[in-house]
Amino acid sequence: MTREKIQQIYELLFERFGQQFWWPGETKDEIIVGAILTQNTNWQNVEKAIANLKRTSVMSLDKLHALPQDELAELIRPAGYYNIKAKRLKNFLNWLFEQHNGSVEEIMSMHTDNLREELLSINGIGRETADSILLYALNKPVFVVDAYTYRIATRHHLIEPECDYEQLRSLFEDNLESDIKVFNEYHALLVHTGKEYCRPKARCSGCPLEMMPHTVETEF
DNA sequence: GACCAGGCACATC
DNA sequence: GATGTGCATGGT
Repeated sequence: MTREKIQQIYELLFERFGQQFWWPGETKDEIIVGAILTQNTNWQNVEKAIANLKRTSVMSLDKLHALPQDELAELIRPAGYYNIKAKRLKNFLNWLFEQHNGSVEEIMSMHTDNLREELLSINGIGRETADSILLYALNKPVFVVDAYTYRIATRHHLIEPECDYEQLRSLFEDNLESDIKVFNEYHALLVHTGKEYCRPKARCSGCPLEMMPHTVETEF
């Protein structure tokens, strides 16, 4: 039952909105940086920050690793929380360069579960950030959960409101084929739908999922 | 001016 | 273990 719903939602959303072409970044380096910068932040603000990094020719993990933290903070200022995010980027870069020779290729060759554990051990890299990096930058079959995933899943009674991140991740991973293309597209479609139709305390009128059983009572 | 946005860590009880 | 709070910019 749940399995059918999960797949039906995907079909409805893809039929309506089509391919989303995620992640909106040109390189693995840029996707990783974007994943950290977008924490609790509008993507438009992240784009301004990334534009600053490109303008000053430091949009690569090598260059960012060499850049002083205070200079980095100033460049990413438009993304908000710029001091803490500069620190978090540095934490990631220090791990990558000190533990893995600064090589994205090297970490890509690790087993997914081990890599995920290492990412989560970095201060400032939580579940969503780790999973975004794993799926969108490193092409690992991990379903990314975010605030939109929670809101849509609970409004449509796919899971109870008290669920945690891992339960929500299992809900999708266990009911879909383990395919990075599907995981990529599904998460992107949920974000698009969430932005357009599933806002806090707002009716869902016009949403392709409107015909499915749901309520707007549940919230964070 | 209030509210929201593709989280996370840490303090406190 | 649950709950509250700081971090900050920019759009609606």
